[in-house]
Amino acid sequence: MSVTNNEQSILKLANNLVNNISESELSIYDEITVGDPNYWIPSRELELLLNEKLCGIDLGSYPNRTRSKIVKQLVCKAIGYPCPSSFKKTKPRFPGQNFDVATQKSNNFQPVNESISPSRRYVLIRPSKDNIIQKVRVVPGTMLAALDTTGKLTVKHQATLHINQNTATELVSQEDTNVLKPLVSSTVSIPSIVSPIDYPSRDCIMSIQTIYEKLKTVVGKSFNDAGIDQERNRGAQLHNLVCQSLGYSSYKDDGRFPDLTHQLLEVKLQTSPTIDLGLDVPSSIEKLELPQIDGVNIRVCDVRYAIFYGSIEDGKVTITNFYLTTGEDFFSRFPQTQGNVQNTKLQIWLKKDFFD
DNA sequence: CTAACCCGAACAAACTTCCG
DNA sequence: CGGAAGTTTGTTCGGGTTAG
Repeated sequence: MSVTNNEQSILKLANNLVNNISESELSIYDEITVGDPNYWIPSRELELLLNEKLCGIDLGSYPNRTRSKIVKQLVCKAIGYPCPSSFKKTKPRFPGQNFDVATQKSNNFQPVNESISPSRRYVLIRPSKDNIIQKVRVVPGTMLAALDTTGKLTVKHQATLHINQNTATELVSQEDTNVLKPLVSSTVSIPSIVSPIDYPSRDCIMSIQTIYEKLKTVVGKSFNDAGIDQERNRGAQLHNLVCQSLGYSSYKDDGRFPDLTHQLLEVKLQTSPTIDLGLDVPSSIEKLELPQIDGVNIRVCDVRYAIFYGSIEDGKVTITNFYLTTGEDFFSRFPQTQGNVQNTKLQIWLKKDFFD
């Protein structure tokens, strides 16, 4: 890649701005007027500067949130600001220069709990699969807003898992809900042709006690950690293990709720206390979009939730705890997160050639 | 068949409250 | 008042499904 003369002169100007900033007492939180000749870094200059200083850096293998912090520190350094010990939750994160930073291994850009601000700038950083920074783009909010064609917000709720150190397994609900109870059995065997994502049917639904007995055996088992930023794939491994333990001959997940539709069972892997719940609130009496069973509609609160807690050590996930509850009783054991209660995010698909 | 969509996966940083 | 403990928000990854 050759640097043109034009780019050279922009870079020179940009470096002057960086010098001005580092010689000032300014922090990233101090306001700068847009276009200020001494301190404001225009987008073109910002992009060139960040490409110049960040490309080639190995970000290492960290969880998303840690990597994000590392990148923000790198950005501070690159443009002459001191690194704060923590990055305040301001909007945007870099108020002085009016920009946000996102590192995107994938093309799915997801601002949480806020919409795209047209005048704000967005610094998007593309690392390679092995975490080497390849490219930095600085774009105005208007450009990202144009890519948001649907405005669809994804919703999630959360709860907290308090671990009781003394008990490895807990059956939170002694019985299924009144609606489900008549439909379950303690003597179910799964025909090899059925898939975990088939609709549930009469005589095929295990009682919550049966599920508890079968899934207890998962505690103590371990499997390979798919990678620090591979939560989805890691969860899938547990899901697979659960299917096996319940007697399914195949593993299948279509991303719908509940995971194991055929048993009205939702499975979660936790290695930290925050439980993410997606759109559905477990205690909700909303009907699931499933065929009725004996004329009965299954509701969200009838679904059974299997929560597994695991620890990660040298590349292996080991399951240490297991909890099983109905949706109805869920919040009695796992308190719902207060505050926003509901978090939303936009999901904006960057064009394939966005970073080219 | 491909691109777009969006659903869901789960963890750690940041913030708040509690306790000495 | 400072650190610990608890709570809440933010970060971003990947897969299945659907629209074109």
